[in-house]
Amino acid sequence: MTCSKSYCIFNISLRYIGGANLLEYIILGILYSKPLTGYDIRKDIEIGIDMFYKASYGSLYPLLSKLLDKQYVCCVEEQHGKRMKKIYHITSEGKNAFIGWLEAPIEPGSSMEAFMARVYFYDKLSYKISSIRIVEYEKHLVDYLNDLIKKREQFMNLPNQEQFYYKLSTLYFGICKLQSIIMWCRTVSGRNELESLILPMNGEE
Amino acid sequence: MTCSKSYCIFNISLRYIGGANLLEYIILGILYSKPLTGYDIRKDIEIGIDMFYKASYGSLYPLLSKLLDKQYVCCVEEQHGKRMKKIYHITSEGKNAFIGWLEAPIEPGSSMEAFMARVYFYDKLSYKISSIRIVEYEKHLVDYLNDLIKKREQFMNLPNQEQFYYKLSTLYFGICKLQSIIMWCRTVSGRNELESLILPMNGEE
DNA sequence: GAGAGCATGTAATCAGTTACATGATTAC
DNA sequence: GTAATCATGTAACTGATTACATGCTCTC
Repeated sequence: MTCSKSYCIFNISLRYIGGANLLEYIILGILYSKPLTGYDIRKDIEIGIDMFYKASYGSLYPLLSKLLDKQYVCCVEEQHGKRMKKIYHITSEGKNAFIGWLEAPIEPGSSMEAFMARVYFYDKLSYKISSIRIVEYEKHLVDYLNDLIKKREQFMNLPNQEQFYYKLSTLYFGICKLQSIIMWCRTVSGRNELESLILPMNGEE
Repeated sequence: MTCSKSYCIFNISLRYIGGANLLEYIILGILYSKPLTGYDIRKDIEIGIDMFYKASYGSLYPLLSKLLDKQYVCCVEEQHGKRMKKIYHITSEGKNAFIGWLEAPIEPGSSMEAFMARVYFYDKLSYKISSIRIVEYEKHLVDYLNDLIKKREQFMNLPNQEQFYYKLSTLYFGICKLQSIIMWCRTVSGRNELESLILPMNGEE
């Protein structure tokens, strides 16, 4: 019991030091290009990375306060008629924190969505580092793909496959998705023509 | 204020009626095949659908209690040496609830992971309904893909594309992923050979 | 006898959504 | 004038993780 309490304190301090979540960096990344209101930050997120990250006001505004506390952003209040707008600006500390995060290797366990949220800002990085990071991530994906392929082989040795067609199909889903993302990594890490990624498909219009 | 309170009550009652989350159905689906302990349910989830659903004991055990309350499962305690095992069995009410969920159309806004968690259990459904549900889901994906393709066209009209190569690449990521999943849907809804989904790739061994 | 894995759970915390609450501005 | 959108937030709740807490059983 005494032990658990001290562990707990240790955790809190760890979180306090390292503690910043994905959305914090996304906010910093968006403010890096231009100062915006909370409302506009949300719109930018919606337009740009809605596909792999959703931000509601309920999570956005409290995080803006947190970033103010950390002095990663500062806030300038502007009068627009009767309405007051709070324009958030990134500080130099905020820029450093953001670039530090952006340059860092991707944590092995992170999701494709977290990876893509980072890639979204890679135009702010050198080609060299961006490519290294994407190639690193590709390696994770290839390892994962090989695991799934092994798993599939185990499945294929079983009898009565028609009885678990759909179970097996979800495994193929994973393989499909991984393969297409690996192709994406190979194209993007070499900064090749993106158009080549598009498959010829009928029926999408 | 008075209004908000009544809304709140309304919400609670709504949730009470409809309230079951994905993991509850996954547990029911797993118990549908065989009775298991909480520990073994987790292992089954890990082996089968870890790819798109993670379940920790912290979420699993409280849900098992909830399912007991609802009488969707019952629990038989067995003595194994000095250790007591709690074997959970699905009840007929539980089976009905599970099949009802499994047969239902997929909610338009649901993620691919939620969709796949359902497909994982489609072997318990007729071929006809399974196919209809997958084709329905494919339509959502095609709509979404068309939105992204439109977005890409807007992007392509902008000058200085090399300045936002990575921003654009995340859009291509979405397109790639959607295309591969649409292919998957077309194969699986027709119950075609899954092997055809695998792309010829070098470097995965 | 030590360590991996079996087995069951709770408490604290976290990250995020939804509903609530308010009111100004713009376009029709 | 009214509906959509701009704009800022808070409170309650949800769904889930992680750490804590405990102790058995099997394998080496």
